[in-house]
Amino acid sequence: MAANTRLAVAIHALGMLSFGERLHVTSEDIAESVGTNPVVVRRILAQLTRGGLVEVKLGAGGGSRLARASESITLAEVYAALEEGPLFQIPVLDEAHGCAVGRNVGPVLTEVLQGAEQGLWRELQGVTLAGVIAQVMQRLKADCIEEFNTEARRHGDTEKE
Amino acid sequence: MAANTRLAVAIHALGMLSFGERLHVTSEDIAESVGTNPVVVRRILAQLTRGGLVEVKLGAGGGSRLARASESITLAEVYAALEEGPLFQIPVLDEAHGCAVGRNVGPVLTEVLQGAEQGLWRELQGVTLAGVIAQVMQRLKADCIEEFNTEARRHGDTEKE
DNA sequence: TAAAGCGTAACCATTTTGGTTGCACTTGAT
DNA sequence: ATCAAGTGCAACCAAAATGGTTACGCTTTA
Repeated sequence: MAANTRLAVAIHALGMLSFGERLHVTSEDIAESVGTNPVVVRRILAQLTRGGLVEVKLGAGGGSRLARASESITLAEVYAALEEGPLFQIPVLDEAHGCAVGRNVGPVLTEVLQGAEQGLWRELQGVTLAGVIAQVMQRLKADCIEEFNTEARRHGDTEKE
Repeated sequence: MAANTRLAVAIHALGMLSFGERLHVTSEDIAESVGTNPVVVRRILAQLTRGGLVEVKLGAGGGSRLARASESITLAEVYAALEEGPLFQIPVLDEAHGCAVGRNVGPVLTEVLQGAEQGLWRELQGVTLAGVIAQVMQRLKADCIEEFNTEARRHGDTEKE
C-alpha cells in the first residue's frame, strides 16, 4: 500500500495559514498542531513555496502565509507542488521482449494506469482550500450546537430536580 | 511517492490468463513474461484467487486460469483484490487536540482524501480486463501493419533498383 | 513413485518515509 | 551592534514497505 501523510500535512498547514489570514505562522506552530517536527513541516512548506502557494518571510517574526486566496487554490495544485511520483508503475522489462504481445502490454498498461491516476487528479481539482476550510467550519458549528444542547439539557435536568 | 508495481503485474498476469483461455498458465510463465520471480507472481495470484478472479489448479499440469469472463472483470475488482491500504493517511494526532478547530480537521481531511481516492476507483471501475486486452490487440495490429508497410517499402525500393 | 506445480514462511537488500540534529543565514528588537 | 527568533538545508537514523530469493511441504499427473 502506500501511505503518505504528506498531502494531509500540506493541507493542514495551508489551512492554518488561511486561518491566520495575513499573519505569519511559524513552522513550529504548524508542527505542533499537526503533531510532527518543524523540519518536516518546513520541507513541505518549501515545496508549496516553490509551487507558488505560500510565501515565506525569513528571520525573527517570520513565518509563512498564503500567496493566494484560498478560494483559488485547488488540492490538485497542492498535490502537484508535492511532486509525488506516479502512483503505479509497471515493472521494467529488461530487453526487447521476445513476445510481440508482451511488447505491447507495457504501453497499454502505462496508459490505463495513468488514466486511473487521472481520476484522482480530477477529484482533487474539484476541491479548493477554501472548500476544505468551509467543511471544517461547518463541523465546528455543529460541534458547538451539540455542546450547547447537552449543556441546555443538563440545565433542564437540574431545574427539574 | 510510492510506486507500486503490483497492480501492473496483476493486470499483466490476468491478461495472460485471458489469452490462455481455458489453459492453465504457470506462475513461472507469467514471471518470465513480466520479468520477475515466480513467487512474486504467486503471491499476487493468491490474492486474485481469494478475490474470486482466478482459479488455481494444484499439482503437475496445474496453473491458473480466469474464474470469470474477462468482460466481467473490472480493474477496480483487481485493485480491490490486492487489498492495498489507503493511498493517503492523516498523521495520528496523539490526544484530544487542545484546539477546537484542530479537532475537526482530522475528520474533514479523511473525508476529502477518501473522496480523492474515490475518483481513482471510479476510473478503475470503468475499465474491464477485456478492454485492456482489446487495447493491446489494437496496438498489435497497428504494429503489424506498420511492419508490413516498411516491408512493402523495402520491396518497392529493391524493385526500383 | 517421481516430477511438476502451487502455497507459504523466512530472510535479505533496497528504497521510502518521517524524525532529529546541527549549522548557516536572515530579520527584527533592543 | 548584538541577540533572539526564524527559515533553509544537509546529514544521519530508524522504521516500514517493497520486491527478490530460497526452502519446504502439499497436491496432482504421468
